[in-house]
Amino acid sequence: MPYDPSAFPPFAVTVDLVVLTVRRHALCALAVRRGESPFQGRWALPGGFVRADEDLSQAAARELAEETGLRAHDPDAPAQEGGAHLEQLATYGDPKRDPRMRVVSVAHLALAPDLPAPRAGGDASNARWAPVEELLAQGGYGRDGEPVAPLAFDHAQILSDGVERARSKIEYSSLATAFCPPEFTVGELRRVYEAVWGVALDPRNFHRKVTGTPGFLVPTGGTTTRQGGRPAQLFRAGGATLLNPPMLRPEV
Amino acid sequence: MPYDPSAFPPFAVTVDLVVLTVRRHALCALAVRRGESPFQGRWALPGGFVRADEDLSQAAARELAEETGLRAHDPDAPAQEGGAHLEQLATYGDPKRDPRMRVVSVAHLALAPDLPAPRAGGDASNARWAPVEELLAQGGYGRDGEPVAPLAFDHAQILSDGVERARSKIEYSSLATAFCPPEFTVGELRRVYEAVWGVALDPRNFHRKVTGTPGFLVPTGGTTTRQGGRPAQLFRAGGATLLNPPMLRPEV
DNA sequence: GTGTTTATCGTCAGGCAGACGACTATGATC
DNA sequence: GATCATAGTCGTCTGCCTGACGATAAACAC
Repeated sequence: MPYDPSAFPPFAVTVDLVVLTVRRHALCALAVRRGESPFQGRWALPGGFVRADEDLSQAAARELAEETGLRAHDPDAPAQEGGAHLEQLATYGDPKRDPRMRVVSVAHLALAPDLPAPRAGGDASNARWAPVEELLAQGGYGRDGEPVAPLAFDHAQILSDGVERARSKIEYSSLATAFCPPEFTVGELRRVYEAVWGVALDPRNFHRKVTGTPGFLVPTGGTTTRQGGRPAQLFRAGGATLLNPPMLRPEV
Repeated sequence: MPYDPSAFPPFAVTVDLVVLTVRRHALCALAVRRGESPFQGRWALPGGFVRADEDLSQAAARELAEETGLRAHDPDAPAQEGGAHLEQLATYGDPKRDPRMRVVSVAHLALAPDLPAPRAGGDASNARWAPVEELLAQGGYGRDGEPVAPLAFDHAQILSDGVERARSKIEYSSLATAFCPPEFTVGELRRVYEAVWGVALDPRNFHRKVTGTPGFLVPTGGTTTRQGGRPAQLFRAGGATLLNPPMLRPEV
């Protein structure tokens, strides 16, 4: 049977990005304000159409660079300097998810260190880092008491899935280092875990665990007091990507 | 800016299925023979176009039913009788993955108990359960000594990703029961783990682990000797979906 | 009955995590 | 400069879980 273009319906394919970072002890996601209908004026995840000659991961990396200036790493490589971890998250294709047409969105998850203010096409008022708790508080109220409109399209679901992926993945991988600057202390890494999981961890047990896991952390020799208190050793991410045994998330 | 249909390139969207089962102590996948170009005569994963009014999970469930007669379960529900576990795996969209046109494939992973011979459009010679090891032996030789052509398209990659997902997911979830009939013994469940992981497990420690995990197994009261030896208790899958602590995969 | 197979219960030692005490080295404050 | 607050780092102890493996139980084949 020869190829028949009428045998399949045409779809638009987009990539949407869940870009997570840790700011001020809170897990935050990048949100952009929609300038056009539908959902005009509402907050949404950054994203865009996949181009005709582009792979999905290329499209995601391009969108990430356009929105944040970050370069993406290979998903299987350990976190390194000056870039973000980027991996495919899941694909969303409900026929009604976009009222204009049939759109299938391949969502990606990016993890980045704390960044300067975002730029969305150069217009800062149309992009921001917002605590995920706030973005997911459907119909609730933000930190400033203003009512918060839910995210556009099915982006609340996508963000929720991305956050859950990040929460579970830092358990058994060294991915939490993707939230840290190139050199970081054990305490800074612990605050990442605490922010992502929303729990408090025992500093002593955490220190024993991460320094005792071979290949997780490599001391650089330097120290810093940027967190106050006694000077802390600086580390880089080691070559290990999988933590065995995993970091245990406290119950409840 | 109004909606402009020319602003995005059209894609074909398909679902491809990695359907896994355990037969004769080996992890097997469903393969179908391609009847048309490209890759005519080669083995491939079952799949097809997503219809215009269909969600991705619906399309995957429809393809699964067409190929195997199985009904799909909700991915978050524990395994139950008469159906298969079905979940989204990943999406593959390399511009060159299909030489005819731009196709984005949303791969799904299905886990099923051992089934009767498959039916591919009623033609049994065009569908079979094959050990994944054999399907992934690129350019190697199958069990019968015949040379084996690699799977069509990027289906070897998709199958490989699906197998890895299954291998890791039975560690921390009760998903291994999806490979079992509605009632099964601890030994049968252990043989599932052994087939999927390709290792031997200690029957005594395995028994202690699975019977000691609350909500994993529920005794039905019956016994069976279908495996020979001393009669074994029969169990159903319990309500628990996550195993904590996980089942540990032996090193190396 | 004897041997084989599979299921099931027990024991023991080692490893790891949670709880928490103790000490150290900075900056901030009086 | 003494004191305090803040973080970081090292230890100890206890309990749980796992891996290794001995022992017993209940079926079937001969």
